[in-house]
Amino acid sequence: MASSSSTQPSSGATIPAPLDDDPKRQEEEAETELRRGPWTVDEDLTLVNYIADNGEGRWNSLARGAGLKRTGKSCRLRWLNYLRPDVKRGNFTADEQLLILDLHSRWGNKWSKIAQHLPGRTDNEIKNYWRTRVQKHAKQLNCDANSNKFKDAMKYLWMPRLADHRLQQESTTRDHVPALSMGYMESSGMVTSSSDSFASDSYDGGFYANASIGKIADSGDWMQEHNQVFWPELNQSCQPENSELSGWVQGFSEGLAENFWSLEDIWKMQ
DNA sequence: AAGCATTCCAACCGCTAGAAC
DNA sequence: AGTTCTAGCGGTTGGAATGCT
Repeated sequence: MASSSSTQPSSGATIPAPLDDDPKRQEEEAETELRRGPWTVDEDLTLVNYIADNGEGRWNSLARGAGLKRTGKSCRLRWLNYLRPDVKRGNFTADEQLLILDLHSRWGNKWSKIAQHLPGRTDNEIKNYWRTRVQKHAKQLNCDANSNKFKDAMKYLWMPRLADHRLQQESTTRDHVPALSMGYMESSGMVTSSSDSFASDSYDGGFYANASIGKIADSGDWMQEHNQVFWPELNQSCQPENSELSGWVQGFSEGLAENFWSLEDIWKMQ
């Protein structure tokens, strides 16, 4: 496609142009002037100021209008992933980590879709988190992050422990604020409330709304409800039915104990 | 202190869908 | 209806920062 090639560095032999006013040559010359790589403070300021005055969108013309020697694509990315005032920076909170695990188990690598439920977080950031943290652990376990084996590990071990740990922390630090921050649920329209939250493709946050209603003080109930809503196939117990998996999960737990996938590692990111 | 390895993340690339012409 | 342009998505990479020996 034309758009994607616009940022390509010129490679191979240069094509001699017979005429100076050859549009193709002019385009190539313009491309060679384009800057790539890290943005400078000046460029950031220019972009921010231009958007403040003119709004965002029409990125190619915006780049030209602002006098930036960048592609529109590059400007868009810089704005969305870094310069936007509502971009949240810093480590993911426990709530966010849980939500990412939850949503990824449901939607897979639909980063932008997942990002829609984490206000202030970008798809790029979530993708990076998944690749650097989650996939790393999958690798340590000698399995693929998208495999059922790994998903089971998340289901039976990581998520329950993460949730439990968070609840314990909350109970010691605060009275009892419902788990997943109501702020983001409200801002994303997630606090709605029916129980069958994941029946459809569009995630309404029902699980979290449920979790936060009254029962949060009891992590056992919370987890049970969590599993019923999220993985109904688990029935009442949070144990794998299949013996092979059971053995593997046992090994996984031992691995946890041996510290090769330490909760502290997960939590120290906060 | 120096060199090497690993981690993390900003930025890039290729591709696609949909809008505009 | 066909072509071009634009925005957006997911995958990948380069290099700075950090940790380790």
